[in-house]
Amino acid sequence: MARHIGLMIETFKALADPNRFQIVELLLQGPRPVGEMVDRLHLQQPQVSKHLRVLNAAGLVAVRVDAQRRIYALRPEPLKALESWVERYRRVWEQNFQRLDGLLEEIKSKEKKRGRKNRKSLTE
Amino acid sequence: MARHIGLMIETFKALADPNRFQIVELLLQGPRPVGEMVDRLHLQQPQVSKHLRVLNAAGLVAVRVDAQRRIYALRPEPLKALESWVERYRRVWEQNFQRLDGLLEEIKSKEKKRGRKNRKSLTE
DNA sequence: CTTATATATTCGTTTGTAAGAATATGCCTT
DNA sequence: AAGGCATATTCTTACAAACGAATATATAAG
Repeated sequence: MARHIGLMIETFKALADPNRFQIVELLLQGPRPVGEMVDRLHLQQPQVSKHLRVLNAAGLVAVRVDAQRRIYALRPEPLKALESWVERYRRVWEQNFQRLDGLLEEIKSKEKKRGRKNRKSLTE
Repeated sequence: MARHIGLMIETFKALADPNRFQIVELLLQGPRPVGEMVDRLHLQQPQVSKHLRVLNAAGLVAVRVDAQRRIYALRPEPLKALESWVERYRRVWEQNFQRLDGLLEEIKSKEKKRGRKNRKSLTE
């Protein structure tokens, strides 16, 4: 389970940068060579290459060589994983599982179990 | 549309840190006071508070005050937004929209269409 | 009113990461 | 072979972010 987490973190880190996010959004429209990303986004070529390296390391893009050019395309796996992960959180809003009101009692009983002092009732 | 991006970035940044990710995963099991997170995760209290501040700023958690304690719970909105965002990428793997093979011709024709020499047009 | 408890905040230090400039690599053309 | 084009890499510098230690705040308990 810990490796799975590591991959999620890497995906989040890759997407947490505005420029990389832009690149991914652009690639959603289809595969692109580097030069075209340089033209469309307001970035310089070395930065685009460096960001692409990060995205590639995170498994978010794939490259295909065409002579001097490299065509980059999105890879589905990390996005699928991201979707699966967020799916687990559906119940946060589908059940009212996270309601703060009325859940304090449960917490208090747990706390007693951990050998703390008692506390007065908190219905406000 | 640009604000939307900013919020996504903030969400990604918040989740890109391993400790914050752990906190969110823990909160998936239900609301928790800070002290319990300190106990469960291998973190010190100030760091947990600081991470919670970031998560709160990103809208990922809500607080409820109970005497000296603060009960934190997940908020669904950013997760919903994340789900919506990744939904747009379904076609990346449902259609074979991103197939690298056989797409080079399209790209080549595009490039010919725009005989380009200069590659420096930034903010003026 | 004094002390204990729970959490937040500040400060200084360190680590990580992004940008810019310059340069290197690789392939194509002539 | 030479020159040009597309992309990658290196180096330095700047800045953001995380941590640990210490301290502050607020509430409760005695």
